[in-house]
Amino acid sequence: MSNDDIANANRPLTLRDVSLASGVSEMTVSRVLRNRGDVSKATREKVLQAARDLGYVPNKIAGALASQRVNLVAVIIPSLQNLVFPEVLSGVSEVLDETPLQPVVGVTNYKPEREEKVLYEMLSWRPSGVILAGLEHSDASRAMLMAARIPIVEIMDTDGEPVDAMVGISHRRAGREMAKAIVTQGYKKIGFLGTKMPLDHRARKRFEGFTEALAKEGLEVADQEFYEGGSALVKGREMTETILTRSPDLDFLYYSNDMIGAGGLMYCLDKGIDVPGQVGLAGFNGVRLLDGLPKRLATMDACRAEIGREAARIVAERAEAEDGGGERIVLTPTLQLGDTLKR
Amino acid sequence: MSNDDIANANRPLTLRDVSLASGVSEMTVSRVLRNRGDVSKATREKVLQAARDLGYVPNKIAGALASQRVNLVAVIIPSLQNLVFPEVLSGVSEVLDETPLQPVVGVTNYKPEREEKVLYEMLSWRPSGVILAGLEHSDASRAMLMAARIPIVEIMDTDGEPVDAMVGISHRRAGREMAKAIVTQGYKKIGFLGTKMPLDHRARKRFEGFTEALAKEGLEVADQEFYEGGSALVKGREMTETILTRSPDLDFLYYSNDMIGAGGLMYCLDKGIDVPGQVGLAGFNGVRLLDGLPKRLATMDACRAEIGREAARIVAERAEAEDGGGERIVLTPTLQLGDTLKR
DNA sequence: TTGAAAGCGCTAACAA
DNA sequence: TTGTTAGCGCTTTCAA
Repeated sequence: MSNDDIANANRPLTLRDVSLASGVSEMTVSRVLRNRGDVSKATREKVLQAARDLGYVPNKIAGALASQRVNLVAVIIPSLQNLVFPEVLSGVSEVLDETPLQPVVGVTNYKPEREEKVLYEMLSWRPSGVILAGLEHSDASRAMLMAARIPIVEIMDTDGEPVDAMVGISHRRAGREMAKAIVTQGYKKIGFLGTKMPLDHRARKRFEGFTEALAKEGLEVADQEFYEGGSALVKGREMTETILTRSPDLDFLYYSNDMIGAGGLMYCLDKGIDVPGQVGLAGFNGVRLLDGLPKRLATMDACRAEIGREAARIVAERAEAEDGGGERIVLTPTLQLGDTLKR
Repeated sequence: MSNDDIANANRPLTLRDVSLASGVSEMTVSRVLRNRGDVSKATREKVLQAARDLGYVPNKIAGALASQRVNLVAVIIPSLQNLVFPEVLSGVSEVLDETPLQPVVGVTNYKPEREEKVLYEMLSWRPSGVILAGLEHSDASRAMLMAARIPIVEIMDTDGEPVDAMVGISHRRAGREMAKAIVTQGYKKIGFLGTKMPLDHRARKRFEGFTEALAKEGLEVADQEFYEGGSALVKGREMTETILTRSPDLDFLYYSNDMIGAGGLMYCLDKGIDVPGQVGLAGFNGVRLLDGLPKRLATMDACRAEIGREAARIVAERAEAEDGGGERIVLTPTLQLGDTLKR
């Protein structure tokens, strides 16, 4: 039987086919393909040639079962539409690319029951670690995470107790800091615009920190407006119109993300409202994407890539050394005043 | 040994543990957990209870090896930062959610050698199908795809020969249509702004179609400007300044994507340039995200979600019925004139 | 309706 | 440096 016959057999190729084609034992073929153990140069070449000729692709399923090792890291995030999460993923990939580990992404759409399902699916592939957004999970999810006996890194948020490790920023603090910056500049009638927050815990915590810090200054949020669904420029525009029509005396608008904030900016510029003189604006995330707008929105950088990198580093290190656990990394977001907040 | 002892053993739980805990054979436990075959209600309950008590999560690796079936679909795209691809993924997920299949995403960063690596990794998990962006691949990648003997759907682009199935739009035609629309409105001095295109084949094809259609009208691109790196508003702004400074007599700017087009719009509005009177603008993609800008950019919808849905449908159908192959679905992008092209 | 036996394709551990 | 053996945890197949 020629190599062509082997390659054309109507079944996936196995190590055994490469072994046959190269005249080397399966075990040695396996060693060559994994760069493991000492193999003579001649044998190595022979094997590699045969594998290439056949177009052999190893079966990781069998490999993983035999070695009890799976070089996958489950990364579970709420959404891919959000700009923020792809940036976190970049950070994760950047670090994992230097290791044998590979990220596998799951998306929950901000739904706890979907998170549970995605987690279950991913854990059933026995990954080397889990990176997931947020500290709030269903009981079942927490139970799975604890039972998995692998590194678990909860990211984005640090206001709460992690199952194992955590990397992120304090959104409560982010809200407080922004409130302070706003009050310092003399703004007094402050409006808030954001998502309906039952499931966006980070937005909720920012809001809580924000109102708390205002309260300390004897202020409160004068009006608020909420929306559902993706964060788009046009939403921000509409909401801003609504809130300013209802409460024309507002002198500051705090948005729960940059995208709707930018929409608000567009509205104000359209209407000839002086920003930041008549109305100041601020968002959250530090989305560089929007840098080209007429004015740079005041915002706070959420350290997205950094969070991804740190989380990946923790998983990678623990995959190496079997010790460690419970790491807590709290990053500090930087306030960017931009051009929409008086200074 | 109690269930707690079993659950606390320092190793992952197996079917055998559930079998022991429930007093039912491994085989029957397996049947219950997969909802396969006839199992008495009493037995089923006993097993489910034991599995829940232990916190058992099945090992898909072993299952996949034994059954020779893996319900994964590899989805390989150039980037997640691009807005366009997450939308394709939404379409894919939407359809696969109705099936036992699960998407697994790989990112190539527009690099053929990375595509090759990602493809190799993914194929080594023996997925049920592959969905990947573009028709241009390295020889090795094509060889792997052909050897895989699973449904392969190449998406986004239909100007070329697919390995197997394809779903997308003709970017050459998209470029031609936009050129026609521009010429029809009397624009004559036309500039092009886009990515350096050696690896972005779709942008290149649009450009080719564009110049070809202009040529038919006896026109050619009067000036052009290229950039590298992510497509951001600020890039579009800068490039527009550059090209309009160099060629102040341009009366139309065609951008290779909406993001830089929007940046150009920002620049023109800033400078008090009358759009679309003095200068017309058009982009590509139909990114709804930018709808809130002062003017809606003329653009062409790339049918992203639809492409994802159709590709997923093909894979799902072929996973069911073992026949089929070579499907070709050419979608028609719709021109959106917006407010930046005279009518 | 349930169970027993025989692998799936690979790798760990050991032997030569 | 190379080869042999015995599983990894499940499912398929067949028997009871």
